[in-house]
Amino acid sequence: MIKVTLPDGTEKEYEKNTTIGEVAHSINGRLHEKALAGKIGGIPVDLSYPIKEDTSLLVITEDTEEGLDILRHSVAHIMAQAVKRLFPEAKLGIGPTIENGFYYDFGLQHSLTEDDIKRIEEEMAEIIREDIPIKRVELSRDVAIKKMEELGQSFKVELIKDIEDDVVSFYTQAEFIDLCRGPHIQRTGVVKVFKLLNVAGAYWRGKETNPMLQRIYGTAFFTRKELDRYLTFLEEAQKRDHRKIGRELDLFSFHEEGGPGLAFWHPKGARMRSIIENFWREEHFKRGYDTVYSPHIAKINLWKTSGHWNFYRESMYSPIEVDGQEYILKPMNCPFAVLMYKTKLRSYRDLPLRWGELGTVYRYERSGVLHGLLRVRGFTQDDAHIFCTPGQLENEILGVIELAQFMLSSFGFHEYEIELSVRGKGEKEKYIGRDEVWEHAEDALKTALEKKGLPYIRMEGEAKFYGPAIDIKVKDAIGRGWQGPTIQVDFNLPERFDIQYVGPDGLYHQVVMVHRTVLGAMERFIGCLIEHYAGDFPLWIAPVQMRILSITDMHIDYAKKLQARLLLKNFRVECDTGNAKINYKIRQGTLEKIPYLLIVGDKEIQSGTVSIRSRKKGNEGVLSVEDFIEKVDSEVREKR
RNA sequence: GCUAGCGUAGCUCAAUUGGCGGAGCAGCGGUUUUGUAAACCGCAGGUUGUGGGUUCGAGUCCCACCGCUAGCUCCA
Repeated sequence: MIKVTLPDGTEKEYEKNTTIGEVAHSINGRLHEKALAGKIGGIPVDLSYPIKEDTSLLVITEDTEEGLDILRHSVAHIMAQAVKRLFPEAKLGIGPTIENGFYYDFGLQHSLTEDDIKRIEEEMAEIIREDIPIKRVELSRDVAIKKMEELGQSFKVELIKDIEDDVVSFYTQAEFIDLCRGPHIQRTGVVKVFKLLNVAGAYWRGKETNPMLQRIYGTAFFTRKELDRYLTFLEEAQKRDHRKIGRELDLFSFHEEGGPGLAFWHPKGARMRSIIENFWREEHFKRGYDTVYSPHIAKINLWKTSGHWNFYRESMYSPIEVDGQEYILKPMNCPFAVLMYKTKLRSYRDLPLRWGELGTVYRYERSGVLHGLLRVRGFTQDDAHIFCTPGQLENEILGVIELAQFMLSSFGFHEYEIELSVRGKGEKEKYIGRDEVWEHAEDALKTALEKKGLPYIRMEGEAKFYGPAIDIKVKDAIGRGWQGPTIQVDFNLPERFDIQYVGPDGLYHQVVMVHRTVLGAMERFIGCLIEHYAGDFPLWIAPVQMRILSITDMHIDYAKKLQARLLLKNFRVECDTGNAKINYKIRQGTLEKIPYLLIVGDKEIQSGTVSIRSRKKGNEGVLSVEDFIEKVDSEVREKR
């Protein structure tokens, strides 16, 4: 007999080799019905796993993340089986689960079409109908390699060769076999709802030099309702697409004639941007920052000294020749800040210096990665460079974290994930600087995060070439993640440019530099903001805050006077005095997502009021002009 | 950059199989003077992304380039 300890602490005795499925059944029927797999001593295994010794057991059920993951993984296998049935020559790559679904990569000459995807879905449905048992098979490495070679599965051979264990596991379902750690559902018939979403190319093992495979993305859920909810989410995301809203609200455009990745800000977009920039400046001044401006180009030698020419060249625009000198469009602002720092001898009493800069940089991004405002070639970073002593470093990082949090919450972002991006192992050639310098920088970032009690994930190989960073990923209104603030400690640039301060001891010391953004870049941030609010901006950001709608030509004069009065109060207010019915004007204003529509006719003129229709609540009735001003004033102040 | 797909009026979309490029909205001109999500009539709008080719004939087929989209890789 063996002893099994359940999560609630109860212990039960079973015959040796009792399976997890049998244990679940013995506990109760419902658990058995919902059981998909188990965890023995924390390691996930199949329901058919025979328990051999005393252990702890957790039964993984349908209504858990882990359960969903197992289901999706099995659906990925079913998809691969379907693909093999329709295209026997297909070579299998990898087929993992991802957030919201799964994918599987296939090496296949024929390029998959929409029709193929439909056929694959049908075949998957057939496999599910066949209710095929899914079985685990363990083979020795050598046998496994031989078997995959026989089947012509060269990618699998490569994978097995990288596995260090002597025994590797496979899962079979009828004629199909696949290398897999497991666990899986017991029968294909367990799958209820799934959907294939799209096909795209993907390099084998993510390396550009490897052959490109075809990746099919799909998703699966336990109920139709959950799938529908997910599909609705995808539609919602599409409705929020900032490229679409940006055009509809006349915020910005891109031009084939201008060049890819170069944004043109229309008056309304520019207005929004300047509101955000002004707010940004004010908040920085309050926190002891100054602002600076620097040129857009500089001689190539500056970029050689800074290290960009060696480590960042593939992202830089080619040199421009002027008077026999080569100039580079700046991809970063930092060397300019350094030059300004060097204009005089700095004392420790001057530090820290916090220099903010809304600096426009140009980076050569590969054509395939450009995406609306979110990924462009010319963009304005809300940059700042902090020059401080090593002793001040931690405090400065803390200050930046707090500023970043304040900024994000001001724009309605309340959830985020923090990453500590450090050097990758074994690729030192990608990074500048000595090991101890890197370690020192990493320590400073780590300590600051720990002092703030902020949880973070360590990301190997995600650091910039000049130093480690804290990267903050914000979550928007519908739960999607976006690259937000970043804080980078840099001991290298100070060393390369030899920038110093005079300490209390009268000696020269090397200054420490922090690069940081709290929004990221104006382009990306506003793109993100559009999707976050779906274009329904809070009053303080809305490019047009209110529009006055006259009922007939008789009311134009009052409307114009009202507009002038509101303009004097610094509101962004338009007038619609066109020859159209009020319903039409309301519809227009609503579609343009204007927060307040002010309707004026005979009644309002007589009483000196406005009739208010808000985007949030609809018809709000009539207010005196004074009360309306008070109302919107407080709304702006409170950033509601 | 790579794989796949797409490119018709400002926007959204039509155009048998290769056979005279249309509509709605927006715009402009009129009529109408209107009370909380679309009044009516008319006008104008295009070398079908660009350049080649095949064909009696190309929006449609082929090639190259430009741009866009979904991913891969990369990133603020």
